Amino acid sequence: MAANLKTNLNESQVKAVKHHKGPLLVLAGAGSGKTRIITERISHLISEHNVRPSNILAMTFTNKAANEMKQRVSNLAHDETKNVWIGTFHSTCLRILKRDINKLDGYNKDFIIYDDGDQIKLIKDCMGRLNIGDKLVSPKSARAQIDGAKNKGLGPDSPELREYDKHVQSIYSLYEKELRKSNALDFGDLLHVTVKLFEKKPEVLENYQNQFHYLLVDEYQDTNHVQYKIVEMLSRKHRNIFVVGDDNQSIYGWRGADIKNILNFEKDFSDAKIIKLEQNYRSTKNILEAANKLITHNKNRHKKNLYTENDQGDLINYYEASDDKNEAKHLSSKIFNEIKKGDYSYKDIAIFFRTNTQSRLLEEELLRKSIPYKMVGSTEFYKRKEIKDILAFLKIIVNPSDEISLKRIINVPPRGIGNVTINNLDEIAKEREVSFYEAIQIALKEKFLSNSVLMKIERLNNLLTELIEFPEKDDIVSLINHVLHKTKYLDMLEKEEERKENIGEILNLAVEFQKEREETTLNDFLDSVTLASDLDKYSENSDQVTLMTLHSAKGLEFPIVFIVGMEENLLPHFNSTMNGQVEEERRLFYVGITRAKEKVYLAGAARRMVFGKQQASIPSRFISELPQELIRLETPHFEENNQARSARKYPTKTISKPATSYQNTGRYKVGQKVVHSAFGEGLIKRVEGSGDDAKVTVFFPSVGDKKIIASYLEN
DNA sequence: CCCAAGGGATTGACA
DNA sequence: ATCCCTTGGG
Ligand SMILES: Nc1ncnc2c1ncn2[C@@H]1O[C@H](COP(=O)(O)OP(=O)(O)OP(=O)(O)O)[C@@H](O)[C@H]1O
Repeated sequence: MAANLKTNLNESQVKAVKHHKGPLLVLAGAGSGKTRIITERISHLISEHNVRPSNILAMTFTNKAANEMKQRVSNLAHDETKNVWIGTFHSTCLRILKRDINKLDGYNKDFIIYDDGDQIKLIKDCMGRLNIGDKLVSPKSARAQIDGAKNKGLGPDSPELREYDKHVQSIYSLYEKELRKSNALDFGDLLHVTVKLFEKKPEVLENYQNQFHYLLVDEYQDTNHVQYKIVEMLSRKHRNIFVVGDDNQSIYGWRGADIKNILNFEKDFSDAKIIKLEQNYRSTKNILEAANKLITHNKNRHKKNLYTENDQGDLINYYEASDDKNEAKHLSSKIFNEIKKGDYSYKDIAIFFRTNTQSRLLEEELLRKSIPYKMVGSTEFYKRKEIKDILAFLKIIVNPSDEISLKRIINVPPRGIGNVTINNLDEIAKEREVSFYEAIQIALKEKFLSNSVLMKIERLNNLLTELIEFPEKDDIVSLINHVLHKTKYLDMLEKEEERKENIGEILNLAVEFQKEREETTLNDFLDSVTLASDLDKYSENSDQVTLMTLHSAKGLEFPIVFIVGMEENLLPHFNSTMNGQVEEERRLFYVGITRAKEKVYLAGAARRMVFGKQQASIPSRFISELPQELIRLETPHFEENNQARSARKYPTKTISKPATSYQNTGRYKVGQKVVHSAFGEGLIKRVEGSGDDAKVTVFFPSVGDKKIIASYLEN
């Protein structure tokens, strides 16, 4: 079977698949078969070179792509493929750490993973303790800088850190200490600590070097420094490092991805071979031509040929709706038409958007029209309060030192413990240098605090003990039921049916999780939940429309692709229009278009709800960068009450300035460039009032956001 | 010392 | 529209 498929590969593809030893880079455009080569090569190594599956490690970025790769490999090759290590960088590192982190001082393999929400909470805690107000450093910015440091392999004590803001330095220090105390790792740690482990314990590294004779990395253009480091270290011994990528599809700059990794591959791995692929097998001529034209607008780019022998295909459809609701309506009616014609089913259709919030309206519309859909790659579900609460209880059961989780549920359901008590307990913890959980025990034993407070704490402590001592913790379903029962959580929800359904959903997930594996541990369940690695698996083969962000769309393909929100300040996103990040936005759009095999529908809205307010918007500059003769512009049949639309044209190249009319408040508009004598050039984010007295919030690259009286601005 | 209500800020993407 | 934090009443 595998041989059969291989005959379909073109010459260069065969060369790549048959490549046996030494470093190799496949640098090629969208849809040229890079991912296919990875899977074929894995199968080839196993069947032709008798490589043991467990000697192969393949890594990608998103869960969806990793699951897809697993699927494709197991379709190609024999039963053993289960033992090939295929996963995201994060899940691979997690697996390594679960095995070996104990060898590193100060770490323990029962650690739990903090997601971004937990991270922010902890950072706020630390800032409170350090008396750093959130006007000095915003918690989000602190997090971004800490993540950035970890991505570069810098710990809180690294000398390079002196470059950082001194507040951020001290936050990082304390944050790190608190993570250790809670026996928790954040996402960045999964990678960063793995490198640390490899550096400090060469014997561990050697172990894995011996295991992984062959390394394959998909989407290599999006590796950041730590990820590069991991790849480089693991491949040092056998040097069989096989990476594929496309610099035009680099979309993770904000996560520290460094395009130089792929461009310097030849330098980093001496005697590396490079193979280029130029034929696209995925898309129609029109789609490919549109994408090719679009990407020429990026200055920073390596020229690539990409052609296809596929049919000419349809034009690119573009629809300008009067507002976001009508955009959604348009989309559902197009979906309806495509299905009605009978050539496609729901699973052939995908809808992409730039920001997660856009999905809500789309979902409502699809629900209304009874179009089956699934959200992919969204962690929204796990961010819900009721879910986080239940998970917090579970995390405490695994790991009572988990301070963030404990503080989360300390008064859930309400038991009369508030901030003051929490602060008092914090004090005890600090003085005795113990965990927050132990501070509770101490307070009880030594009768600190007032009697009424002690009684409440005691009740909490008894509850926790009952949970922790539950005999069958690894039977996750019973454990969750036990938690629900003991905490009376559902009573608290009363009539909140949606929340109750969500609790039912987490129980379902636990059931599925257990059904799928012979042995389960609570901790594995929690990890899988935090990494969201299982989230999309269960609905994989059902006939549903797929909804996802442009970022999660990378590496996938669909016969029909919808991209919505084609507006300035949304795509390209507002925050990107400052510092040369527009090219990354363009690549993001490029990724979106090139997912399509046969049809592309683009849509945008003239008005859209932002922050609960209607805002006007103009079409994305990217629309005007497509070959206009390939666009079929569709306008609304029946016009609603919209003055905005009639006056609008989509921009041509002569209107190349960034969008200005986002929100109209006299002289100053959101999105407008302004100059301040002290802070330099900036971009207006918000306007309150009008005229020279208006207060405007301006983002300056030099100092961040500032609120300023408008008359102090020159424009 | 807790809690509900109200005001202000906020929403970029992934693991 | 929603989250989060502050505030004043209980
Ligand atoms: N030689 C070939 N003949 C026919 N179809 C092919 C050939 N090679 C690849 N394909 C098909 O082309 C499509 C794109 O392949 P694949 O997903 O591997 O591309 P890719 O280079 O990884 O794309 P991207 O970088 O855009 O994610 C797939 O449907 C694949 O099966």
